[in-house]
Amino acid sequence: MNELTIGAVARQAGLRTSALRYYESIGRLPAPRRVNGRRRYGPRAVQQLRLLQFAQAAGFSLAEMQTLFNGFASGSPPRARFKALAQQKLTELDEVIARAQQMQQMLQAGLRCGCVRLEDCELVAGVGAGQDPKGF
Amino acid sequence: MNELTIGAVARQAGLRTSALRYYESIGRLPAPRRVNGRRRYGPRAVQQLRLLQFAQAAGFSLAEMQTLFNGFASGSPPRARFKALAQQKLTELDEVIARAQQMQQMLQAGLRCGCVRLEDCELVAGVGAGQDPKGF
DNA sequence: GTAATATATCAAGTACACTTTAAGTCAAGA
DNA sequence: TCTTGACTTAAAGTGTACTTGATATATTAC
Repeated sequence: MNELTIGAVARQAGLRTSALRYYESIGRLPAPRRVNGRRRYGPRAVQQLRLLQFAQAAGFSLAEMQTLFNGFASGSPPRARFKALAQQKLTELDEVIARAQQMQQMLQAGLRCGCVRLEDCELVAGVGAGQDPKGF
Repeated sequence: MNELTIGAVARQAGLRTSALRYYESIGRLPAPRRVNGRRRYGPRAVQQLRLLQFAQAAGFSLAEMQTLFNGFASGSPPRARFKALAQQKLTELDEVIARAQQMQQMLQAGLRCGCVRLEDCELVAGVGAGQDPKGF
């Protein structure tokens, strides 16, 4: 039988069992069937957890993932909300990438120029050039 | 006189005054001079706050910023620690960028294919292909 | 002068994402 | 059978990054 205990799933996903129970409690992981009260997962669970971890690493909160993949629930998800969030996130990810690249340039400048303080670098000095707060 | 109250600085940086006091309390913003107990900032403070916000948006914790720009303190910073963190962060930022781009592809696929659940997309299905947890 | 606004300190509260603890249950091996 | 290890729940605890509330004082506006 291809059914996994919570421990086995957690190991495969690189998580603690407590994390799986937490995800289940907030509805981000479907409740698996039970055998004598113990959770038994299908192999799909590992996949779902990997997607969850991936999305998390890409900057999505657990709350956003509800909209993003409907908490893995079956039935019709709010497609309109998904679209809106996806569009918004695409833009956010553009910003994330831009900032990450800019920060890399800063760090490289800091490593090269040997400045005592990062804020003394010319590159760094340009950071807040615009008067727009949040508009990097 | 080019001296700003905490409220003025906060406005210019797009922050609450409470955030400035918090940053000061944890040593991430230098304590400005006081006039009758009230903080008076030089224009440099806004610049420092912008760098702080930028670094934060790029994924640095306030703790890491201590190493990153020595909490804006004068004197010799731990250059070796700065270098180590910078190198590590450069790598992390590579990963951040890669994940962000992969997530963008996923979202675009989700928008295109009209799948009911993001996990049903072929692109998404490939996410956890490797058995290496954390190794996206 | 008086009222409203801004600032001050300090302690406590909030949100997110979990982990830990306590107390008990279940299954497998010696 | 006994012990060990994995599992169960519920509640409380953790770390990060702030915000809020209470109370007091200072500055600004009228």
